[in-house]
Amino acid sequence: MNGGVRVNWRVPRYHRIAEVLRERIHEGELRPGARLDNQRRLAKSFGVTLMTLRQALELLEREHLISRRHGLGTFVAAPSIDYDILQLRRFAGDLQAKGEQVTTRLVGTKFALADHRVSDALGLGPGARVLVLERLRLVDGHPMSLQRSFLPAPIGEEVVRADLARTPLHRALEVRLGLVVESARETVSAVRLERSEARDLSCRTGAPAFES
Amino acid sequence: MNGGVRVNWRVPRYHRIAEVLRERIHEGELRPGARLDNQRRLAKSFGVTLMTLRQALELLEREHLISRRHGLGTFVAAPSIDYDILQLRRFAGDLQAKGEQVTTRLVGTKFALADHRVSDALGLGPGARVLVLERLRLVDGHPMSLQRSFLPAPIGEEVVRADLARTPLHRALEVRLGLVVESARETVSAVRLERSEARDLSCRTGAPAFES
DNA sequence: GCGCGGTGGTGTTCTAGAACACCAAGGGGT
DNA sequence: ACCCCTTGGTGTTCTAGAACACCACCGCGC
Repeated sequence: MNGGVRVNWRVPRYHRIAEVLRERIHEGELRPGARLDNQRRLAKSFGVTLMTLRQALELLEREHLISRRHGLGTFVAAPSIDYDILQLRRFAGDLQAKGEQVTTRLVGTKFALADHRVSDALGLGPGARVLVLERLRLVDGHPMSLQRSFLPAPIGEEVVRADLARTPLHRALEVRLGLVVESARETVSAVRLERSEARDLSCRTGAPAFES
Repeated sequence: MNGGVRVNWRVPRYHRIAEVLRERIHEGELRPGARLDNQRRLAKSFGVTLMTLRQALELLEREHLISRRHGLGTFVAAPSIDYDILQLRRFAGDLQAKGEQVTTRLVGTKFALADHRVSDALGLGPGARVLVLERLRLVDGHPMSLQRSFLPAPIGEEVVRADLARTPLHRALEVRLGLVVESARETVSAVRLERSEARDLSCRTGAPAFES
């Protein structure tokens, strides 16, 4: 019975819950770094199931508003400045939801020397080699923005290799069984996985990456 | 009863299901535009619940591999070239799931004149004005890539305006300040600011000490 | 003092349904 | 001929738990 009260007011319940939490965060009632209440308790306080509450939290996490940590709790995310810019993604997501086709096209990759601004930002020495990725963002087939990403050369090579291994119509089976995985582990883990054991990456390894 | 079969093979069930479907798509068994089987039937064929299957589909949808349409079905997404590049997102997601902090920091925004490569890609006339966004991608506090986005000026203005309008009140000042400072080109201020904030909160905000 | 293992609290995965919402298409009524 | 509106198929939201995995911390034994 789904809760005697038919609350079905056009918007899914978990959306509304997310909205309330968003509100609390924006209002300052929940400050950055603060830990939210227990998931179970929250669920009860909203009068929903754990699953439903979790869906709400998922929304918020996708917006980078909160961060859930297994065994620790759910925290209000850092107030980082880029926060507003991340909204851009949400914007894109909204478009997509509206039926607009948001696509990305890779228009070029090359290795080049980093200019000082790039090498500064990445903490590299002057004149370091970087991989430059250029991607074109299209909305409904209409170019919207051009994105240029700079990755340190060692990492860039790793990325390229991983991509090339996957691009041919070859069997992804090998990939899955770990050939690529192994090679990725040694080079990359040095950079990034100092703390967490690399052995746990058995399913998919991470080439170091970014999202966008 | 959690399924008489030992479920716990290190990787969540829905991850493995997603992997299988990914495989099928990559292999060409499921071609772009094709409709997947019924969710309920798929669930049954994998021997899981609808909810579990849906979690798998959710992963795939977030990777833009499939597209679900209410009342219609689930379809394999377009075959675009950037496909392999989008894989990067998947890696990023996994990293994040593994506890690595993937963060983004806005290090600069300014209006500038497009060079010919940019204006070509965006289909603008020569010397058009564009908004340049610079974002730094960090994995576990470690700079991983620098991303530079170019948006046509009219769109850029809209984005900036929307962001300012949406920014929480008590942050608005700092952000705006950051943007202004940006146009005078200084990335360090932004960095310092977040660092001090992090210390203020005495919590790990994903912005560890950082030279720049 | 130092480490190791238990313990309690927290997020995560999963089950087995039930009810709802959305869409295309076909059948009747006008 | 045209339009409504019912029907069947599909994705979506939600329930009420149970079992699991992860982490910090505390106390016991050495």
